[in-house]
Amino acid sequence: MGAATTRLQIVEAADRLFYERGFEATSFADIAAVVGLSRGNFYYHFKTKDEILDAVIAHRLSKTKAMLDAWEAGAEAPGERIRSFIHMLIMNQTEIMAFGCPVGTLCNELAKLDHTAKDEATKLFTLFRDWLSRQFAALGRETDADALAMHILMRSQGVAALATAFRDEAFVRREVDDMCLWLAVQRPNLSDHPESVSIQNS
Amino acid sequence: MGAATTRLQIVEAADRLFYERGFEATSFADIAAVVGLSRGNFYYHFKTKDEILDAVIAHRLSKTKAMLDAWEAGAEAPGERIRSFIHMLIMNQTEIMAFGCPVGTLCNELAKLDHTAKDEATKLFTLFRDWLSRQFAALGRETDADALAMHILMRSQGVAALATAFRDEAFVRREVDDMCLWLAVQRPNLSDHPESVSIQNS
DNA sequence: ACGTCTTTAGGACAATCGCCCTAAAGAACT
DNA sequence: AGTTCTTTAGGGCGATTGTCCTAAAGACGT
Repeated sequence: MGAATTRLQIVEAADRLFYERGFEATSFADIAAVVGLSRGNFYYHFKTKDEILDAVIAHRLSKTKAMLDAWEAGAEAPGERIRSFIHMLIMNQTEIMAFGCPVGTLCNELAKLDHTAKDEATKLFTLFRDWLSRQFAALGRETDADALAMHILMRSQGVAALATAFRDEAFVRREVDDMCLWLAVQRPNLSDHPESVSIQNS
Repeated sequence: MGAATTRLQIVEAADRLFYERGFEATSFADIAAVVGLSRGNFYYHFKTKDEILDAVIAHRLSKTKAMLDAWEAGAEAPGERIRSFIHMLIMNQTEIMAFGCPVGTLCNELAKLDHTAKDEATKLFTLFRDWLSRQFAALGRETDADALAMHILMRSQGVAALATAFRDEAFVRREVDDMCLWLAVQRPNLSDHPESVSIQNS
Protein backbone atom coordinates (compact mmCIF):
# COMPACT_ATOMS: atom_id res chain seq x y z
CA MET A 1 0.00 0.00 0.00
CA GLY A 2 1.25 3.46 -0.90
CA ALA A 3 2.57 5.65 1.83
CA ALA A 4 0.22 8.49 0.86
CA THR A 5 -2.81 6.19 1.14
CA THR A 6 -1.72 4.85 4.52
CA ARG A 7 -1.04 8.35 5.74
CA LEU A 8 -4.50 9.49 4.72
CA GLN A 9 -6.07 6.51 6.48
CA ILE A 10 -4.15 7.38 9.63
CA VAL A 11 -5.21 11.02 9.49
CA GLU A 12 -8.88 10.18 8.94
CA ALA A 13 -8.88 7.61 11.74
CA ALA A 14 -7.15 10.06 14.06
CA ASP A 15 -9.58 12.78 13.01
CA ARG A 16 -12.58 10.72 14.10
CA LEU A 17 -10.94 9.46 17.29
CA PHE A 18 -9.78 12.93 18.34
CA TYR A 19 -13.35 14.08 17.86
CA GLU A 20 -15.09 11.21 19.61
CA ARG A 21 -12.65 10.62 22.48
CA GLY A 22 -10.53 13.75 22.58
CA PHE A 23 -6.90 14.28 21.68
CA GLU A 24 -5.28 13.27 24.96
CA ALA A 25 -7.54 10.28 25.48
CA THR A 26 -6.57 8.88 22.06
CA SER A 27 -3.33 6.88 21.94
CA PHE A 28 -1.05 5.76 19.15
CA ALA A 29 -2.31 2.23 19.72
CA ASP A 30 -5.94 3.31 19.31
CA ILE A 31 -5.31 4.85 15.90
CA ALA A 32 -3.11 1.96 14.79
CA ALA A 33 -5.81 -0.53 15.77
CA VAL A 34 -8.41 1.27 13.65
CA VAL A 35 -6.16 1.47 10.57
CA GLY A 36 -4.91 -2.08 11.14
CA LEU A 37 -1.26 -1.15 11.42
CA SER A 38 1.39 -2.13 13.89
CA ARG A 39 2.21 0.50 16.48
CA GLY A 40 5.82 0.54 15.45
CA ASN A 41 5.02 1.36 11.86
CA PHE A 42 3.59 4.64 13.03
CA TYR A 43 7.00 6.10 13.51
CA TYR A 44 7.61 5.83 9.81
CA HIS A 45 4.62 8.05 8.97
CA PHE A 46 4.54 10.33 12.02
CA LYS A 47 7.44 10.98 14.36
CA THR A 48 5.36 12.40 17.20
CA LYS A 49 1.76 12.64 18.33
CA ASP A 50 1.81 16.39 17.77
CA GLU A 51 2.69 15.72 14.15
CA ILE A 52 -0.50 13.70 13.77
CA LEU A 53 -2.45 16.51 15.39
CA ASP A 54 -1.00 19.01 12.93
CA ALA A 55 -1.96 16.74 10.04
CA VAL A 56 -5.49 16.29 11.42
CA ILE A 57 -5.99 20.04 11.79
CA ALA A 58 -4.65 20.65 8.27
CA HIS A 59 -7.01 17.96 6.98
CA ARG A 60 -9.95 19.55 8.75
CA LEU A 61 -9.00 22.97 7.38
CA SER A 62 -9.06 21.73 3.80
CA LYS A 63 -12.30 19.80 4.34
CA THR A 64 -13.91 22.89 5.85
CA LYS A 65 -12.75 25.09 2.98
CA ALA A 66 -14.29 22.64 0.51
CA MET A 67 -17.56 22.64 2.46
CA LEU A 68 -17.71 26.44 2.51
CA ASP A 69 -17.00 26.56 -1.22
CA ALA A 70 -19.84 24.10 -1.80
CA TRP A 71 -22.22 26.24 0.24
CA GLU A 72 -21.17 29.27 -1.74
CA ALA A 73 -21.76 27.44 -5.02
CA GLY A 74 -25.08 25.99 -3.80
CA ALA A 75 -26.78 29.32 -3.15
CA GLU A 76 -26.54 32.80 -4.61
CA ALA A 77 -28.24 34.70 -1.79
CA PRO A 78 -25.93 35.32 1.19
CA GLY A 79 -28.84 34.76 3.59
CA GLU A 80 -29.40 31.31 2.13
CA ARG A 81 -25.69 30.54 2.51
CA ILE A 82 -25.72 31.57 6.16
CA ARG A 83 -28.70 29.30 6.67
CA SER A 84 -26.56 26.43 5.36
CA PHE A 85 -24.16 27.16 8.19
CA ILE A 86 -26.93 27.33 10.79
CA HIS A 87 -28.43 24.06 9.62
CA MET A 88 -25.19 22.24 10.36
CA LEU A 89 -26.61 22.01 13.87
CA ILE A 90 -29.52 19.96 12.52
CA MET A 91 -27.52 17.94 9.99
CA ASN A 92 -24.94 16.80 12.54
CA GLN A 93 -27.32 16.74 15.48
CA THR A 94 -26.66 13.15 16.49
CA GLU A 95 -22.88 13.54 16.55
CA ILE A 96 -23.04 16.93 18.24
CA MET A 97 -25.25 15.58 21.01
CA ALA A 98 -22.74 12.77 21.57
CA PHE A 99 -19.41 14.58 21.19
CA GLY A 100 -20.08 18.32 20.87
CA CYS A 101 -18.82 20.62 18.14
CA PRO A 102 -15.59 19.23 16.60
CA VAL A 103 -14.02 22.69 16.42
CA GLY A 104 -15.11 24.06 19.78
CA THR A 105 -14.22 20.98 21.81
CA LEU A 106 -10.81 20.68 20.16
CA CYS A 107 -9.98 24.34 20.82
CA ASN A 108 -11.10 23.99 24.41
CA GLU A 109 -8.99 20.88 24.98
CA LEU A 110 -5.89 22.37 23.38
CA ALA A 111 -6.35 25.58 25.38
CA LYS A 112 -6.37 23.57 28.63
CA LEU A 113 -3.30 21.65 27.56
CA ASP A 114 -1.72 24.95 26.50
CA HIS A 115 -0.75 23.03 23.37
CA THR A 116 1.40 24.53 20.63
CA ALA A 117 -1.25 23.72 18.02
CA LYS A 118 -4.05 25.62 19.73
CA ASP A 119 -3.64 28.66 17.47
CA GLU A 120 -3.70 26.36 14.47
CA ALA A 121 -6.99 24.87 15.68
CA THR A 122 -8.43 28.35 16.10
CA LYS A 123 -7.91 28.84 12.37
CA LEU A 124 -10.83 26.44 11.90
CA PHE A 125 -12.98 29.01 13.64
CA THR A 126 -11.39 31.80 11.64
CA LEU A 127 -12.36 30.01 8.43
CA PHE A 128 -16.03 30.09 9.39
CA ARG A 129 -15.70 33.59 10.82
CA ASP A 130 -14.27 35.11 7.64
CA TRP A 131 -16.70 33.23 5.41
CA LEU A 132 -19.69 34.34 7.46
CA SER A 133 -18.29 37.87 7.54
CA ARG A 134 -18.18 37.94 3.76
CA GLN A 135 -21.79 36.77 3.58
CA PHE A 136 -22.95 39.49 5.95
CA ALA A 137 -21.01 42.07 3.96
CA ALA A 138 -22.81 40.83 0.86
CA LEU A 139 -26.03 41.33 2.80
CA GLY A 140 -25.17 45.02 3.01
CA ARG A 141 -23.61 44.98 6.47
CA GLU A 142 -20.01 45.81 5.61
CA THR A 143 -19.47 47.84 8.79
CA ASP A 144 -20.47 45.23 11.36
CA ALA A 145 -20.03 42.10 9.25
CA ASP A 146 -17.39 40.60 11.54
CA ALA A 147 -19.44 41.26 14.68
CA LEU A 148 -22.44 39.56 13.09
CA ALA A 149 -20.27 36.62 12.03
CA MET A 150 -18.98 36.24 15.59
CA HIS A 151 -22.54 36.45 16.88
CA ILE A 152 -23.72 33.56 14.69
CA LEU A 153 -20.60 31.58 15.50
CA MET A 154 -21.20 32.24 19.20
CA ARG A 155 -24.76 31.01 19.00
CA SER A 156 -23.86 27.81 17.19
CA GLN A 157 -21.21 27.09 19.81
CA GLY A 158 -23.68 27.66 22.62
CA VAL A 159 -26.31 25.45 21.04
CA ALA A 160 -23.76 22.69 20.48
CA ALA A 161 -22.56 22.86 24.10
CA LEU A 162 -26.05 22.62 25.58
CA ALA A 163 -27.11 20.00 23.04
CA THR A 164 -24.29 17.80 24.29
CA ALA A 165 -25.22 18.34 27.92
CA PHE A 166 -29.01 18.00 27.70
CA ARG A 167 -29.54 15.99 24.48
CA ASP A 168 -32.70 17.96 23.82
CA GLU A 169 -33.68 17.90 20.14
CA ALA A 170 -36.55 20.33 20.68
CA PHE A 171 -34.12 22.86 22.14
CA VAL A 172 -31.85 22.60 19.11
CA ARG A 173 -34.73 23.04 16.68
CA ARG A 174 -36.08 25.99 18.64
CA GLU A 175 -32.73 27.79 18.74
CA VAL A 176 -32.04 27.07 15.07
CA ASP A 177 -35.42 28.59 14.19
CA ASP A 178 -34.63 31.56 16.40
CA MET A 179 -31.30 32.05 14.64
CA CYS A 180 -32.99 31.97 11.24
CA LEU A 181 -35.57 34.44 12.51
CA TRP A 182 -32.80 36.72 13.74
CA LEU A 183 -31.10 36.39 10.35
CA ALA A 184 -34.27 37.27 8.45
CA VAL A 185 -34.64 40.44 10.52
CA GLN A 186 -31.14 41.67 9.67
CA ARG A 187 -31.36 44.45 7.08
CA PRO A 188 -28.69 46.35 5.15
CA ASN A 189 -27.12 49.04 7.28
CA LEU A 190 -27.96 52.47 5.88
CA SER A 191 -24.64 53.94 6.97
CA ASP A 192 -23.00 51.35 4.70
CA HIS A 193 -24.93 52.73 1.74
CA PRO A 194 -24.88 56.52 1.74
CA GLU A 195 -26.15 56.54 -1.87
CA SER A 196 -29.45 54.95 -0.83
CA VAL A 197 -29.72 57.49 1.99
CA SER A 198 -29.29 60.33 -0.50
CA ILE A 199 -31.98 58.77 -2.65
CA GLN A 200 -34.20 58.72 0.41
CA ASN A 201 -33.33 62.38 1.00
CA SER A 202 -34.06 63.42 -2.57
CA MET B 1 -4.33 17.17 60.23
CA GLY B 2 -7.97 16.19 60.29
CA ALA B 3 -9.20 13.89 57.60
CA ALA B 4 -12.03 16.27 56.70
CA THR B 5 -9.57 19.14 56.24
CA THR B 6 -7.26 17.06 54.07
CA ARG B 7 -10.18 15.80 52.04
CA LEU B 8 -11.36 19.34 51.40
CA GLN B 9 -7.87 20.40 50.33
CA ILE B 10 -7.75 17.48 47.91
CA VAL B 11 -11.15 18.31 46.46
CA GLU B 12 -10.30 22.00 46.00
CA ALA B 13 -6.94 21.22 44.40
CA ALA B 14 -8.58 18.66 42.11
CA ASP B 15 -11.33 21.15 41.32
CA ARG B 16 -8.85 23.72 40.06
CA LEU B 17 -6.68 21.19 38.20
CA PHE B 18 -9.65 19.55 36.51
CA TYR B 19 -10.68 23.00 35.34
CA GLU B 20 -7.27 24.21 34.20
CA ARG B 21 -5.92 20.99 32.69
CA GLY B 22 -8.96 18.77 32.25
CA PHE B 23 -10.00 15.62 34.07
CA GLU B 24 -8.04 13.06 32.06
CA ALA B 25 -4.91 15.19 31.87
CA THR B 26 -4.80 15.52 35.67
CA SER B 27 -3.12 12.66 37.51
CA PHE B 28 -3.17 11.52 41.12
CA ALA B 29 0.41 12.72 41.39
CA ASP B 30 -0.54 16.20 40.17
CA ILE B 31 -3.18 16.62 42.86
CA ALA B 32 -0.95 15.10 45.54
CA ALA B 33 1.87 17.49 44.61
CA VAL B 34 -0.39 20.51 45.02
CA VAL B 35 -1.74 19.39 48.39
CA GLY B 36 1.72 18.23 49.50
CA LEU B 37 0.71 14.65 50.16
CA SER B 38 2.30 11.38 49.15
CA ARG B 39 0.59 9.62 46.28
CA GLY B 40 0.01 6.55 48.38
CA ASN B 41 -1.91 8.45 50.99
CA PHE B 42 -4.52 9.20 48.40
CA TYR B 43 -5.95 5.76 48.63
CA TYR B 44 -6.95 6.45 52.21
CA HIS B 45 -9.16 9.39 51.19
CA PHE B 46 -10.29 8.33 47.73
CA LYS B 47 -10.30 4.77 46.44
CA THR B 48 -10.55 5.71 42.74
CA LYS B 49 -10.16 8.71 40.47
CA ASP B 50 -13.86 8.63 39.70
CA GLU B 51 -14.51 9.06 43.40
CA ILE B 52 -12.52 12.31 43.36
CA LEU B 53 -14.50 13.45 40.33
CA ASP B 54 -17.77 12.77 42.14
CA ALA B 55 -16.54 14.77 45.12
CA VAL B 56 -15.42 17.64 42.90
CA ILE B 57 -18.79 17.78 41.14
CA ALA B 58 -20.63 17.67 44.48
CA HIS B 59 -18.39 20.47 45.74
CA ARG B 60 -19.09 22.56 42.66
CA LEU B 61 -22.81 21.94 43.02
CA SER B 62 -22.86 23.27 46.56
CA LYS B 63 -20.64 26.24 45.68
CA THR B 64 -22.92 27.08 42.76
CA LYS B 65 -26.02 26.83 44.93
CA ALA B 66 -24.45 29.24 47.42
CA MET B 67 -23.58 31.67 44.63
CA LEU B 68 -27.12 31.60 43.23
CA ASP B 69 -28.53 32.19 46.71
CA ALA B 70 -26.22 35.18 47.11
CA TRP B 71 -27.38 36.63 43.80
CA GLU B 72 -30.96 36.14 44.86
CA ALA B 73 -30.29 37.90 48.17
CA GLY B 74 -28.32 40.68 46.49
CA ALA B 75 -31.10 41.90 44.23
CA GLU B 76 -34.88 41.96 44.40
CA ALA B 77 -35.61 42.52 40.72
CA PRO B 78 -35.34 39.31 38.68
CA GLY B 79 -33.84 41.26 35.78
CA GLU B 80 -31.05 42.45 38.03
CA ARG B 81 -30.44 38.88 39.19
CA ILE B 82 -30.19 37.62 35.61
CA ARG B 83 -27.68 40.39 34.93
CA SER B 84 -25.57 38.97 37.77
CA PHE B 85 -25.47 35.71 35.82
CA ILE B 86 -24.57 37.42 32.57
CA HIS B 87 -21.79 39.42 34.18
CA MET B 88 -20.04 36.22 35.23
CA LEU B 89 -18.56 36.37 31.74
CA ILE B 90 -16.89 39.67 32.65
CA MET B 91 -15.98 38.76 36.23
CA ASN B 92 -14.23 35.52 35.23
CA GLN B 93 -13.03 36.79 31.86
CA THR B 94 -9.35 36.01 32.40
CA GLU B 95 -9.96 32.43 33.49
CA ILE B 96 -12.57 31.83 30.80
CA MET B 97 -10.22 33.04 28.08
CA ALA B 98 -7.57 30.64 29.37
CA PHE B 99 -9.62 27.55 30.22
CA GLY B 100 -13.19 28.06 29.01
CA CYS B 101 -16.35 27.68 31.08
CA PRO B 102 -15.77 25.25 33.97
CA VAL B 103 -19.18 23.66 33.49
CA GLY B 104 -19.28 23.47 29.71
CA THR B 105 -15.77 22.11 29.26
CA LEU B 106 -16.27 19.47 31.95
CA CYS B 107 -19.53 18.28 30.42
CA ASN B 108 -17.91 18.14 27.00
CA GLU B 109 -14.96 16.14 28.24
CA LEU B 110 -17.08 13.67 30.19
CA ALA B 111 -19.39 13.26 27.19
CA LYS B 112 -16.43 12.30 25.00
CA LEU B 113 -15.16 9.87 27.62
CA ASP B 114 -18.73 8.55 27.96
CA HIS B 115 -18.05 8.80 31.69
CA THR B 116 -20.52 7.62 34.32
CA ALA B 117 -20.47 11.03 36.00
CA LYS B 118 -21.50 13.00 32.91
CA ASP B 119 -25.12 13.20 34.00
CA GLU B 120 -23.98 14.39 37.40
CA ALA B 121 -21.96 17.15 35.76
CA THR B 122 -24.98 18.18 33.72
CA LYS B 123 -26.72 18.93 37.02
CA LEU B 124 -24.44 21.96 37.27
CA PHE B 125 -26.13 23.26 34.14
CA THR B 126 -29.53 22.30 35.51
CA LEU B 127 -28.86 24.38 38.61
CA PHE B 128 -28.36 27.51 36.52
CA ARG B 129 -31.19 26.54 34.18
CA ASP B 130 -33.78 26.18 36.93
CA TRP B 131 -32.60 29.31 38.74
CA LEU B 132 -32.76 31.37 35.54
CA SER B 133 -36.14 29.86 34.76
CA ARG B 134 -37.48 31.02 38.12
CA GLN B 135 -36.20 34.53 37.45
CA PHE B 136 -37.88 34.69 34.05
CA ALA B 137 -41.10 33.40 35.59
CA ALA B 138 -40.85 36.21 38.15
CA LEU B 139 -40.44 38.56 35.19
CA GLY B 140 -43.88 37.47 34.05
CA ARG B 141 -42.80 34.85 31.53
CA GLU B 142 -44.11 31.72 33.22
CA THR B 143 -45.03 30.05 29.91
CA ASP B 144 -41.64 30.23 28.20
CA ALA B 145 -39.42 30.68 31.26
CA ASP B 146 -37.43 27.51 30.62
CA ALA B 147 -36.86 28.34 26.96
CA LEU B 148 -35.59 31.80 27.93
CA ALA B 149 -33.33 30.26 30.57
CA MET B 150 -31.87 27.88 28.01
CA HIS B 151 -31.39 30.77 25.60
CA ILE B 152 -29.33 32.77 28.11
CA LEU B 153 -27.40 29.66 29.09
CA MET B 154 -26.73 28.95 25.43
CA ARG B 155 -25.41 32.43 24.83
CA SER B 156 -23.07 32.37 27.79
CA GLN B 157 -21.71 29.02 26.61
CA GLY B 158 -21.15 30.38 23.13
CA VAL B 159 -19.41 33.50 24.37
CA ALA B 160 -17.17 31.43 26.64
CA ALA B 161 -16.21 29.07 23.82
CA LEU B 162 -15.25 31.87 21.42
CA ALA B 163 -13.57 33.86 24.18
CA THR B 164 -11.27 30.90 24.77
CA ALA B 165 -10.51 30.51 21.08
CA PHE B 166 -10.00 34.17 20.11
CA ARG B 167 -9.14 35.86 23.45
CA ASP B 168 -11.01 38.94 22.30
CA GLU B 169 -12.12 41.11 25.24
CA ALA B 170 -14.03 43.50 22.99
CA PHE B 171 -16.09 40.60 21.66
CA VAL B 172 -17.00 39.49 25.19
CA ARG B 173 -18.04 43.02 26.21
CA ARG B 174 -20.07 43.46 23.04
CA GLU B 175 -21.95 40.19 23.46
CA VAL B 176 -22.54 40.81 27.17
CA ASP B 177 -24.03 44.19 26.31
CA ASP B 178 -26.16 42.56 23.62
CA MET B 179 -27.43 39.98 26.12
CA CYS B 180 -28.36 42.73 28.57
CA LEU B 181 -30.10 44.60 25.78
CA TRP B 182 -32.01 41.46 24.84
CA LEU B 183 -32.95 41.01 28.50
CA ALA B 184 -34.19 44.59 28.84
CA VAL B 185 -36.45 44.08 25.83
CA GLN B 186 -38.13 41.01 27.35
CA ARG B 187 -41.58 41.97 28.60
CA PRO B 188 -44.20 40.03 30.56
CA ASN B 189 -46.13 37.70 28.29
CA LEU B 190 -49.73 38.86 28.14
CA SER B 191 -51.05 35.32 27.80
CA ASP B 192 -49.47 34.63 31.20
CA HIS B 193 -51.55 37.44 32.71
CA PRO B 194 -55.15 37.29 31.47
CA GLU B 195 -56.19 39.67 34.28
CA SER B 196 -54.10 42.48 32.83
CA VAL B 197 -55.60 41.74 29.42
CA SER B 198 -59.10 42.07 30.83
CA ILE B 199 -58.12 45.40 32.42
CA GLN B 200 -56.96 46.49 29.00
CA ASN B 201 -60.29 45.35 27.59
CA SER B 202 -62.37 47.14 30.19
C1' DA C 1 2.61 5.97 80.09
C1' DC C 2 -1.03 3.13 77.94
C1' DG C 3 -3.46 0.97 74.11
C1' DT C 4 -6.48 2.27 70.16
C1' DC C 5 -7.91 4.33 66.21
C1' DT C 6 -6.80 7.64 62.55
C1' DT C 7 -3.79 9.38 59.21
C1' DT C 8 0.34 9.16 56.93
C1' DA C 9 4.61 7.82 53.86
C1' DG C 10 6.75 4.97 50.68
C1' DG C 11 6.89 1.76 47.53
C1' DA C 12 5.25 -2.24 44.51
C1' DC C 13 2.01 -3.74 40.90
C1' DA C 14 0.63 -4.48 36.08
C1' DA C 15 -0.61 -1.77 32.34
C1' DT C 16 -0.08 1.78 29.21
C1' DC C 17 2.01 5.91 27.47
C1' DG C 18 4.89 8.24 23.56
C1' DC C 19 8.95 7.24 21.34
C1' DC C 20 12.60 4.77 18.97
C1' DC C 21 15.42 1.05 16.81
C1' DT C 22 16.26 -2.92 13.83
C1' DA C 23 15.51 -6.27 10.56
C1' DA C 24 12.77 -8.13 7.07
C1' DA C 25 9.17 -8.00 3.49
C1' DG C 26 7.36 -5.53 -0.66
C1' DA C 27 7.70 -2.80 -4.79
C1' DA C 28 10.11 -0.95 -8.72
C1' DC C 29 13.58 -0.67 -11.98
C1' DT C 30 17.66 -2.51 -14.26
C1' DA D 1 17.62 -12.52 -11.14
C1' DG D 2 19.80 -8.50 -8.84
C1' DT D 3 19.89 -3.97 -6.75
C1' DT D 4 17.81 -0.20 -4.47
C1' DC D 5 14.37 2.25 -2.13
C1' DT D 6 9.98 2.15 0.31
C1' DT D 7 7.05 0.29 3.69
C1' DT D 8 6.25 -2.82 7.18
C1' DA D 9 6.21 -5.74 11.78
C1' DG D 10 7.74 -6.46 16.24
C1' DG D 11 9.70 -5.38 20.20
C1' DG D 12 12.05 -2.62 23.71
C1' DC D 13 12.94 1.95 25.97
C1' DG D 14 12.13 4.74 30.31
C1' DA D 15 8.43 7.21 32.28
C1' DT D 16 3.92 7.50 34.07
C1' DT D 17 -0.66 5.84 34.83
C1' DG D 18 -4.39 4.21 38.48
C1' DT D 19 -4.55 1.09 42.08
C1' DC D 20 -3.27 -1.22 46.21
C1' DC D 21 -0.56 -2.94 50.35
C1' DT D 22 2.13 -2.46 54.51
C1' DA D 23 4.17 -0.42 58.25
C1' DA D 24 5.04 3.48 60.97
C1' DA D 25 3.85 7.99 62.88
C1' DG D 26 0.26 10.94 65.00
C1' DA D 27 -3.75 12.00 67.84
C1' DC D 28 -6.48 10.90 71.82
C1' DG D 29 -9.01 9.12 75.64
C1' DT D 30 -7.77 6.45 79.73
